[in-house]
Amino acid sequence: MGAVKGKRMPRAVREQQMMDAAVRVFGQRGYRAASMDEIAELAGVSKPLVYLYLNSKEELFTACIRREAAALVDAVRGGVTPGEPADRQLWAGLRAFFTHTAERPDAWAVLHSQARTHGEPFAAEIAVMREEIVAFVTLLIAEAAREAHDNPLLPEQDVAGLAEALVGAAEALAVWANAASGVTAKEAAATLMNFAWSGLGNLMDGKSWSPPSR
Amino acid sequence: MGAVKGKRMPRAVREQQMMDAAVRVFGQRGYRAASMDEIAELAGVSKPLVYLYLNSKEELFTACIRREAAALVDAVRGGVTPGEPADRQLWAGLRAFFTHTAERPDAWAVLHSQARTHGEPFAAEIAVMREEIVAFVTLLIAEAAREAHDNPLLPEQDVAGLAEALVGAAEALAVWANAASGVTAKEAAATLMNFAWSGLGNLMDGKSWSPPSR
Amino acid sequence: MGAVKGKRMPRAVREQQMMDAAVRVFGQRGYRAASMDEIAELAGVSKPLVYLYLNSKEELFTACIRREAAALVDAVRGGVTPGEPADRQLWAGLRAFFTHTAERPDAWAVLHSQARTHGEPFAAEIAVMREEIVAFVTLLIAEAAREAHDNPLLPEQDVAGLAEALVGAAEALAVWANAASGVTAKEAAATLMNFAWSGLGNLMDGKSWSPPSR
Amino acid sequence: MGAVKGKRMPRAVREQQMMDAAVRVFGQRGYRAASMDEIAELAGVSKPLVYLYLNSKEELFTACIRREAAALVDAVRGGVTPGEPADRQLWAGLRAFFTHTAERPDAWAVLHSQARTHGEPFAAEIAVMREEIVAFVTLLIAEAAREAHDNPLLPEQDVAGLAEALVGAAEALAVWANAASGVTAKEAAATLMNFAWSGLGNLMDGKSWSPPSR
DNA sequence: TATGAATGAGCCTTCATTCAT
DNA sequence: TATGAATGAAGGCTCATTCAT
Repeated sequence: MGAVKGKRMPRAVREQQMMDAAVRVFGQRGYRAASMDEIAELAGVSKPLVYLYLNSKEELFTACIRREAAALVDAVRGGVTPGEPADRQLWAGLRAFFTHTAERPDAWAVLHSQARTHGEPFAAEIAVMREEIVAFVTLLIAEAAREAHDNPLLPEQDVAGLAEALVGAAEALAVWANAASGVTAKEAAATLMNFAWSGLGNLMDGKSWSPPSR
Repeated sequence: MGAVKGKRMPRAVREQQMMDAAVRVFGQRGYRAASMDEIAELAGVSKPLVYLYLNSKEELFTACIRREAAALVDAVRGGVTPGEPADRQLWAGLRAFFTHTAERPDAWAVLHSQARTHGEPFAAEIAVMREEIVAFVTLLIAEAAREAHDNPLLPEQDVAGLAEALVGAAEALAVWANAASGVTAKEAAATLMNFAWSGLGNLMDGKSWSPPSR
Repeated sequence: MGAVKGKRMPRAVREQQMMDAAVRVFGQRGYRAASMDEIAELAGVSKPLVYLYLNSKEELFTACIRREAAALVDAVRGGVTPGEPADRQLWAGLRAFFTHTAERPDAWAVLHSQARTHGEPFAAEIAVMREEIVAFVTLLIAEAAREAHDNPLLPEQDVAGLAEALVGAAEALAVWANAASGVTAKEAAATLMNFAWSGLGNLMDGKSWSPPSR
Repeated sequence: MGAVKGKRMPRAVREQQMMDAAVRVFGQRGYRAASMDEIAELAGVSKPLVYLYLNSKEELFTACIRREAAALVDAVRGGVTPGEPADRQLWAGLRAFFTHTAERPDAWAVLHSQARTHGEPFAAEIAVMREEIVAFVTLLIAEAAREAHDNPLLPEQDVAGLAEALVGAAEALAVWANAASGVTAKEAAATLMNFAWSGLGNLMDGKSWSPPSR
């Protein structure tokens, strides 16, 4: 997959090849354990060329994060049809999410595992993407509330927590599905929809769970 | 906190000091970026002593993982009163979990972020702990089903997915609460209980969400 | 001797420079006491380059052993004219041997002293070279026996011991000549020829020394 | 063999135990690769005690060399009956030598291999012992010359070389016999006597080998 | 556009050696 | 007599990064 190793290709193409290699190595070895040597070799390029195009390990990693974050967000957005009922939108988004992460496990490892565990420059990139997704989910929850009732019953702070929990659960399921093969993207999405939507439905009807008095 | 840095302490004490330092450095820097020099210095000890007692960076990391995994599991188990209704057990367990992770953020980083992203020797350790917790949650869900009805309605495979999602959501909320200070352990637990329990309740009543036909 | 220290030389050249330095340091300090730092410095190169080309201390040492063993065997073989009478061949071989060891004392130290005292990976290399030489000498002794009589009088096992003793004596004399300067290669060779050849001659005439009955 | 590990033994005994252990470890691992830790453990003693008695690794090694050198010289001297004919003395000395080196391979490795390859402090010790033995052999050769003729025919310098060669051959045979088990001390001694004595006898009769004119 | 040659810096690990009891 | 606790110093090895072509 990808262009042949041959020489003299336009910069844009070479850069993609390098980032493909980098995502693979970063995803499998981790940021620190990945070596520029291995990345260059896997890209079929000499090391100085990697530096010429991507400047440094840090920038290369950042570039990978950005590219894969954008790809993931695009996949999710692309799977959703705006205007549909909120539950169908969520369902479609989750399916797109699980499908994408299953298709690109190294990219998912980079985004979910590596970028978040290696300090500020990278964690911030992920935070941006995650906030985008959380915001999207928050919107859907709010819209669902609007669909069910005239006025949303849920205070904003609660919605934020719920969205966070939903996204977290989705992430965990993506890891789980990737590891324990046997669970398809569709099944994972269904499990989560069942879990979340029914619960949310109850919440929006005002049937919230109350902690014991003591 | 902890004994004075002074010299000549019994081995067992020194080992704990070293592991305290190691958890902090591993948690903040990550496994690869952490240097034995920094750990030794933070422990108030020379590097050779660290090697004398803990043998290698890898073994030191493993020792940290094991100690903190045991501490976390103990905290959760200790917070739960067996025999109580399943929802109260879950509530108590979640509160203990969020309290513990908030009190020891570096330990939580080690367990959740670092150990899982640095290859087999360590990921396996975490898998063991995680399975223990997932099994516990699975039991609670099954018990809840039993409490609500005479026969559990949920097939085993589904329960596994639900437990996985619940644990994943809890982990994500722990990170979220740790980062965005302002959310207490109690609030996080309440959010998750609301989210999960209501949804689960619906499921057990057979009101599951169904994907659109196409 | 050797190319200028200057920078940017082709790999093959640099490798030889490094091995020159390594032979010197290994020969003078011993395998364990030699430091890669010193070798690199003596070679006029940074340490990483040594590792880039020679991989490890062990492989570097092995490479030195192989190069110098080949050089020594070549020198001895090159000094001998096949087809000549056995005694002249032995004489020529010994002269070449003593000349070579005197010219390259560090190489001789590596082969004779260091490689044999530092465990299996290296001792095996030397064993190969030594067997080659012992075999050569064994052939000469057998040929001498054939020249002197129609049938060789010496049983094979004895010849092996004799060759071993002759080679051992030569090795000791090489060390002795290297240390107590004042003995030339020619003198050493003459001493040994006198010592050995006369004895061998007698043996082949059947005049062997017999141990006392008790 | 040797006293039980038990505590509180007189210094002299402990010292011997330590040196026993040291000879074994030095002989098998080499001077540099041997660790004081391993020696102390093998001696059944704590490391500080080794330092209390033997002061340093260097002094410990030197003490081992001296003890084993004395033991070897004593063994050879003890095997020889002064006043007997020179050939019987040499024969007896060689048998004692090969027997001793076969019985104590680690000690022989220390003397022959390790001490001579690790720099001045140690090589000097060996030189002393070796000179003693070479001198003894030199005497025997001279005496043999006296027995055979009224006046020695051999110039001193030649005798020195011959003795050196003889000792060197003996050393090589000792290594050979130790490695290739199957050769007894008696056989090794006989091989060497045959080889050497006949040659020496010829030499003393004036029948020396002459190098070709060119 | 592309690369062979080269290095400063740092890290894991080990070892001989000593202190305090 | 004997040892548990502790360290300064150094060595092997790797890595991100650059120079010169």
